[in-house]
Amino acid sequence: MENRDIARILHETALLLEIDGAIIGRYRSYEKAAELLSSIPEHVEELAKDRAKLTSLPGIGEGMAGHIDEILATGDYSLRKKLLKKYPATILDILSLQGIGPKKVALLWKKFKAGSVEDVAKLAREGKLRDIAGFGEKTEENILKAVEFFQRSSGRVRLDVATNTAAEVAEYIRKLGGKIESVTPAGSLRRGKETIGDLDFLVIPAGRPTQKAIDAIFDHILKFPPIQQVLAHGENKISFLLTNGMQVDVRAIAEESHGAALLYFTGSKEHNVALRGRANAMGYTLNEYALSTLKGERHVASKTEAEIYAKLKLPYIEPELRENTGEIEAAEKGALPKLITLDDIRGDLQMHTTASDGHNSIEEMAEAARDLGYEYIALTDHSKSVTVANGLDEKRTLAQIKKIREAEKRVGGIRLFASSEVDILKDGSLDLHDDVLAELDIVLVSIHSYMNLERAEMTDRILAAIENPYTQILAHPTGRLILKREPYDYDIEKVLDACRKHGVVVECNAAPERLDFRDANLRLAKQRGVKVVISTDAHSTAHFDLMKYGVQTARRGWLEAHDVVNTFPLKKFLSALRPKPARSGEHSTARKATAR
DNA sequence: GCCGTTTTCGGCCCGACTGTTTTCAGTCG
Repeated sequence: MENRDIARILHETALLLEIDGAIIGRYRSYEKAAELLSSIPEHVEELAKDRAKLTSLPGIGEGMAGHIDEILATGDYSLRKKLLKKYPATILDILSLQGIGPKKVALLWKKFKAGSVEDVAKLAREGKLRDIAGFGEKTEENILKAVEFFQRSSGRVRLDVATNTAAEVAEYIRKLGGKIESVTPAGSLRRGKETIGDLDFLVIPAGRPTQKAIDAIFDHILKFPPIQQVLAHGENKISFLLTNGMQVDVRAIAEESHGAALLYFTGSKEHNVALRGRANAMGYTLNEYALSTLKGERHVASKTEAEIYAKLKLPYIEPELRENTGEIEAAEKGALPKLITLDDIRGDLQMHTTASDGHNSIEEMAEAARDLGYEYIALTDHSKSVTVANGLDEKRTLAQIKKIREAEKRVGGIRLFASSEVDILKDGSLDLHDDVLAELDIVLVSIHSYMNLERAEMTDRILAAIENPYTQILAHPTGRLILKREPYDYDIEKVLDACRKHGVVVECNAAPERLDFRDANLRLAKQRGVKVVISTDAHSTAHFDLMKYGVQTARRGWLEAHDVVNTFPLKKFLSALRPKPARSGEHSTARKATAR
């Protein structure tokens, strides 16, 4: 059983307890246990073999340890099951409606036996909610809007959509010119999460902030044309919905609180809770205005994030690491990674040209890459099985290799690797003959068909592809499409071990609909000693810009420049790849790709 | 249900905003 499965059961128990009217501490203890289990790297199933180890975790006592044992033994938890006899499982969906929390859910259940979003929607439409104590016409209206949103989408958008929207909002806010000191995007966008729920902005008014100045700033922002609905408008916070469905929160904060506010609004919530806990233990309290002493109300630090971390006896923690998944412990030990940056990247190892499904020629891609300052790229058009993408068969691949060699001479100033994104067939064999694979400088492999094989068969298929002596890079390893398609089901740890054994590099595909491997898997790859390559999978020269999303995802996976092979200069990069098999009748060194 | 350089009992992170209320409960991040 995975940690997240146990955490989910405990989390649901906590919500059900809260709906059931349990005292605050009881459900909080379940909530805290769930948060802890989903954040620690150790496998709880292993830890639970030793009761002392389990109860040494903060927030896990004898009682909770017993519950965890029960979940591990039976796959479920009796208290959760008992509560689900009292309430339908769909009651938890109601909590995802904006403006509805456990107390209102409990009330709706008590009064109307409303146990699903549909039940609540019906009551709201019939006007039956407005007369309940604590509700009103406005609440009813808001519930209807929330139901519509719930039914329309999961409420999250991809990182690229959020990044672009945020850029537009920020640009509009900056039109205030001298009236503001700065505007900074925070939240999960700043942490580079693969999907974003809403956008958070921090605005620092220029000079001494008066309510009048803040009001003027908010008045300007609320005139942003794409605003569909204003959700909240207070003294120092506004919140609104854009026509594309994204929610935006803007907070005005005085300059002296910039660091505390940035820390607070960047999150994650879990990281913040952990920091506040640490602050309390050290005799401080932390909020969005400052780190202060618990008693004297004396401000200890507030202007920069680094200052606050320093007072908490921690080095600065990069936003991408702030998920409470061990970064605070690593910071304590001085063991934080020195994260990779976009400037470290020297090449791009997956892209397509007009030969298959790309929009630009070999030359156009090469020139654009050279202009970005790259030292090398690999041209990786699809192989023949991917017919929808006009994949290349053996003959066309050989011709493409020749064209790439000629283009390299013409373009100059950049090394072009003749490569191919070779399809992994259903049985794990590769889509091109060995003698053609032998002609390629780099062999990248990936799956584009039979994505729903059962776990064991899919694992064997990928292992077979890795064991193929020509395979050097495993591209978009899990095949997921964010918000659209689940990853392939296979044993990732087995695959990573095979990659290390055979010197196969795994890809972090930077295309924002993929980001594959994802952050957690990249971290796992690093732990298992597997090298990573970050590639854009560009289908046009414009897509080279997507590299930033791949780097951000790698940073979330705790990767440093030395973990990523396309940060290496040409010669070192080549020696980091799996050596090509010797061709029969030739010396083993003859076909090694060389740094020309 | 957990936990203690304030505590073995009495708290549980904390502040803003809304909508309801007429001083505050509920929700959110």
